[in-house]
This record gives sequence, structure tokens and C-alpha cells, in this order.
Amino acid sequence: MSRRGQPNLATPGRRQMILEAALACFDETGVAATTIEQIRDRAGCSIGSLYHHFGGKEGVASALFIDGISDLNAGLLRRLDDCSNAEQGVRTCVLHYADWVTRQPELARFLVHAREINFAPEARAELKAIYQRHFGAVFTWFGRFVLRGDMKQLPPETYIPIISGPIEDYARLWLSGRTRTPLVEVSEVFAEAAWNAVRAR
Amino acid sequence: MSRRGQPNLATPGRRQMILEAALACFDETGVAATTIEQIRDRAGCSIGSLYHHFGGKEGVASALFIDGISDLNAGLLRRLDDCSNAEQGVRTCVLHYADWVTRQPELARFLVHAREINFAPEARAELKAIYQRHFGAVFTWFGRFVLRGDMKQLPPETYIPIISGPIEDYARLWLSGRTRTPLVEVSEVFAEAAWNAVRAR
DNA sequence: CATATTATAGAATCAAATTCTAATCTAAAT
DNA sequence: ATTTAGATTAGAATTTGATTCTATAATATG
Repeated sequence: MSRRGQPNLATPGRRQMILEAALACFDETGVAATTIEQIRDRAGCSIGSLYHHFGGKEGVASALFIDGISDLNAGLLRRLDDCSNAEQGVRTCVLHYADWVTRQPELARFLVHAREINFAPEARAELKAIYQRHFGAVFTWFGRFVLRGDMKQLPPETYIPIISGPIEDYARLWLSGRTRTPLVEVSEVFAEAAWNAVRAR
Repeated sequence: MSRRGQPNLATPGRRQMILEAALACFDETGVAATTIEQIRDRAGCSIGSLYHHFGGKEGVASALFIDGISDLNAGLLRRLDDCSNAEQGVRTCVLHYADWVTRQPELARFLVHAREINFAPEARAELKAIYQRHFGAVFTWFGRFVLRGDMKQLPPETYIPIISGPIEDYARLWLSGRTRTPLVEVSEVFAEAAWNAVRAR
């Protein structure tokens, strides 16, 4: 510390430590209910440090959200690269989501509850850019299969809800502990349903 | 009032007035960001009165949520009564949701953001009972069509995400203003997709 | 090595949530 | 009609948590 004579500590990893502490708190207590104090305690830092890096609880949440969504998106694009037809692509969208959520349930739980975050304008803008880039890439990937007649031609903004809506809905259910059946045990069902919903016939 | 000499006002409709004021505030400002004070101002009541009826902001939100979800559920069961086959039933689930959201977007926006509410244990229990009753009725309704082979046999907990997930996902999109195309213009697409996902073939 | 910038610290301040006590109203019982 | 118990309203007082502020230490830069 400064005023009280302790030395400053842990500069390099401080940001990351705060993010990890915050995620743990959010997961245990919920975003709305966790206090700055709880995060501070867990991260072992001062209030000043926390505000310096993130400007408050909502800044921490924004950073966490952007990191998480970026990782999720990047993973999907990598896996789409290995797909060579529409059915594989659609299945991959569903299965990747299920895998990702299963591998990092805390982060997934946070992302899913993220509606409650009051993003600052800059974070909002950054997110918008991220989404545009990502969905742009995804639509480019699928576009040829629609043109080729392998997939139904639908209003563009309906593809994502139809393909990803069910698995995301079920993931919320599983993450909240209201169903016993693990995601991976039903993800094939959702992949199949998604393909049936969008395949040309 | 009591201490300051004004008389008490508006006993009968006070609960309802508070709920309406709260919904308006939540819709304009978001649940997390609206203060008790704002609700109090809008409802024209005292802090004491608000706490007496609801025990705080989260109590108001719980009551609003339970009222809303009950109305939504009741409406679906009424409309299912008029259906005589599986396809009609599945389509009705989708179309009813779209209609309901279109008719009361403020309440729908609130329900959709309800993940952020920290329900008190009693509210949680009440909600659980409501869901059990409702989904019990819905599953009873659909059960015969699965047995009869009109619909696919799937893990029970996957039907709701598959049928309702996409329209709910799109409704969130529309309610948040990120898409121009109104729900009713695409609800047929979602009804069709839902039926294709669960029909036996 | 001087200086600027960044990071840390925690006290001080500010705002909102919640509690508490008292007044008023309503309805039931006599 | 009066009394009384419970419900409702009121807002001041208190508590809690968020945010700001100033100071100190570390680090990077010329």
C-alpha cells in the first residue's frame, strides 16, 4: 500500500486475478448480489486498484463477458474450418456450444446471465463490433450452402435462433441445476433437431 | 401519512399501482438500475408502504414475474384446448408466445430479463409449483401424440427447448430492439421449424 | 538519475437500501 | 356506536455498499 506503508504488490497479474475472483463471486452469489468488497477480498487487492483497472463492478463484468464471448466465438470458427458440408456445419454449431459450456460451466453461467450487465457505451460498442465480425464470418461460411439449396432459404435473422436457440435454452437449464441430464448426453438430439429444422427437403 | 399529518391514501389499489410503476421503471431503466425511490415516486406511495407490501425491490420484481408468467401459461393452455393434433399443438406453442410478447412487450421484456432477479425462497418455491403444474399439463396434452407416433420420442426435457427455444431467442432479439422485423412476421417460420424438428417422419 | 506514468492503497464521501417507530385507517366484535 | 386488533401508510434514522479522492510506491522513459 501507499499511505499505510505496505509496498505495492502483484502488478503484473493483478488484472487477471481480479477477473478470476470476480467470476468466482459472480458464480457463487450472482452478479447483482456480489459486492465490490467481496471481489476485493477474494482478489486480495485494494478498492483503488480495482477501480483503477476496471472502473467498478460493471467494468469487471464487461471485461469478463468480452473475454468469454470472444473465446466461444473463436472456437466455433476454428471448428467450422474443418467442416465441409451444411449438415456438419449446423451440427458443429450445436456441439461446439455444448462442449464449450461443459468445459467451463462457471464462465458459461456468467455469460448466460449477462443480460443483467449494464455495459458502458464503449463496452457496448466493442461487443457490437465483435458480434458483427463473428456473425459475418458465420454467415459467409453458411451462405454457399443456402445458395446451393442444401439448406432452407429463411429470413436471415431466424437462422441463429433456430439452430442455436434450443441448445442455449437447455444449457441454461443445465447450468442452473434444474436438470440432471448432462449437456453432452443430449447434444446429439439438439444437433439432429437443428439440422431437421433448416435442411432443405 | 401518519407522523406528518397527511391522511393515508389509496389502500385498495396500492399494490397494483406499485406493480405498474415498477414495471414502467424496470422497462425504462432496467431492473438493476431502478431505485426504490424511482418506484416510490412513480407509484406515489411511501417507502414504508412499498416495503410493507413487497419487502423491497426484489419482492416487487418477484410478484410481477409470477403474475406475468401465470398469464402467459394460462393463455397457452386455453389455446391448446382448441387444438386437435400434434402439429396444431406445436404451432400453437410458438404462435401463442409470439402473440403474447407482441401484445405486452413491456411485461415480456421484463420476464425475459428476469434471470437477474434474486427470488426469495418463497417466491422460488411458488414459481417451481407453477412450472410443475403448467408443464405437467402441457406434457399430458402432448403425451398421446408421442405415444401415437405423430411426434418423435425424445428425452423429455428436450421438447421445450426445441419447440420454444428459437421463438424465445428471437423474441429477446426483437424486444431489445436489435432487429427490425416484427415477431408476427417471422412467427410462422419458427412454427414451421419447430414442427419439422419434432415431427415423426 | 530525474521525471512521467502507472499501479496500489485506503480514508472520505455519497447514494441507495433497509429498518424502525408512529400515525392512521378498516373491519370485526361487542 | 365504541372498542379493539390488525393492516396500511408514512417518513426519519440507520446501515450498507458504491464511488471518489488524495497520497504513496513502483516502473518505465529520456
